[in-house]
Amino acid sequence: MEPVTEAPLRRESEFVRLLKLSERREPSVVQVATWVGLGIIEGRLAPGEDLNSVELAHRFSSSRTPVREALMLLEQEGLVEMRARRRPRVAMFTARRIDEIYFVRGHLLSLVGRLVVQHATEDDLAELRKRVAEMVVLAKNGEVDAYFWAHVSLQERMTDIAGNETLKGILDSLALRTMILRHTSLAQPGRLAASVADQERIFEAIEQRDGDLAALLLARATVAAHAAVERSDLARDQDS
Amino acid sequence: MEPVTEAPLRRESEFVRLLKLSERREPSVVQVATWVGLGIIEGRLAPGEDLNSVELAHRFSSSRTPVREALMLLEQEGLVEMRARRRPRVAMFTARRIDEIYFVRGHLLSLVGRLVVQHATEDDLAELRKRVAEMVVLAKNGEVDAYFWAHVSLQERMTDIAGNETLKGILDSLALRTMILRHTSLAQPGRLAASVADQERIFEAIEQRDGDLAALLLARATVAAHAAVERSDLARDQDS
DNA sequence: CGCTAGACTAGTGTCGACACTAAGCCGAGT
DNA sequence: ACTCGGCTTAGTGTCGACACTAGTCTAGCG
Repeated sequence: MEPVTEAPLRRESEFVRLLKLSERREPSVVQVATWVGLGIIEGRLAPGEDLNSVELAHRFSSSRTPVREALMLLEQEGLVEMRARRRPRVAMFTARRIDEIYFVRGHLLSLVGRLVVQHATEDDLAELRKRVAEMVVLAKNGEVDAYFWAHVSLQERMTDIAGNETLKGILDSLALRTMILRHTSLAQPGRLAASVADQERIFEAIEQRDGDLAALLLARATVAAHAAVERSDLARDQDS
Repeated sequence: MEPVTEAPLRRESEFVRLLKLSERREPSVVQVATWVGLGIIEGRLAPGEDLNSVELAHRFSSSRTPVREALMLLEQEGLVEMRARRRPRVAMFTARRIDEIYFVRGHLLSLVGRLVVQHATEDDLAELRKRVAEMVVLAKNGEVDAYFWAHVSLQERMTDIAGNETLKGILDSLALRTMILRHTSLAQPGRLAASVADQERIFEAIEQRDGDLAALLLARATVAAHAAVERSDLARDQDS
């Protein structure tokens, strides 16, 4: 059905990592969860849309059991809403919920900044430098999609360096929730340039081992991302 | 089988709230998840113990489907470990993981403290005062179990007042992970008195609308709880 | 006597069928 | 014409059966 190119593979592997279903689940469950989850993030599946489990089962020529399991996973990550005996739906984000997520995310990213400054080795710094440099190129070329996933990957790497698995898990979960929003907000004029400038400044602070500054910049960058999301249409449309 | 008294009902309803399965799930799933989850928290089910799904299904005279679903819910909360094609087990907590959880929890509780100071109405304060007073009595009488659940309930109420559903969800999840530890650490001599003293001081700070102090005290109380856990046997036993 | 390889068993993941319910539909009554 | 109530049906939650696999036990070999 869909052409299998390089980019989708990158997206998929990143998504699978975020959902932490790499090791644990059966292939069929992973397949369904990835298709539905990426569909939601990329807007192919609209918020509030029904997710008919028999239809999904048919699409992946499996039974409803693994489909159900996949939907439950996505529900835990806040991408799907399931109520007993009712049809599962793609989650709707209220403006209030979005505010909440960014608020918590900002504070936790600050924490990550401090931890990264404490724990990063020289090799870690070199890798981060390389990644930021790549993102600069992507931003200059206006490759929104590639930049988006590079950004996701960068934050994953930073949480790794921070060395707190629990913290990483929470941020991954919040990241999934915000992805649907970030994806569109990055497309705003000037947003890409502003984002990459933030990333460069954050990296510099980390490089100079200035934990307070890194924390501050990360919090500010989160605020900026939040503002961009609020400006985008998506937040308004679903505010109900 | 088990005598249905007042106390178990309190525990169960609190646990159901924390797992957020009140509205969403079928009764059978809720029943299994509650029994297994509380079993883990109370130590009836030991860490590392196998959770045979057919046996559980038989025990609740249901099929394996709802049991599986319940176990998946508990897995998401970190109480159960499931690996593909392997038997589900009661989760094992490493010392490192415990450190991580308390680290994040401390920071987020600080955040809650600040938010509570900002948002609490006079009625909210009155209710908190009442709850703390009740906890003082329970602590004096050495009723560890009742105190424990009152504490859980108090923090639930505070996160409600803080008014950030996302933050509350994260803290609930962390609370579930730490419950198995807190439950035993509270039984240490002097720990109950220390804990209730912390709660009183925290409430006073909130009452005086001193957000910084409330945040500081909450962070400190978390550190104290963490230290108590480290002193308890459980943390050592599972350090592998 | 210890070790490896191969059968066995216990237990998982999946499937298709079934009962039951929520929500849409149609018709009757006001 | 509009509302309310029963009927229909699409779709969920559950079940028991089945295929397959991980872990175990045994027997043969070194």
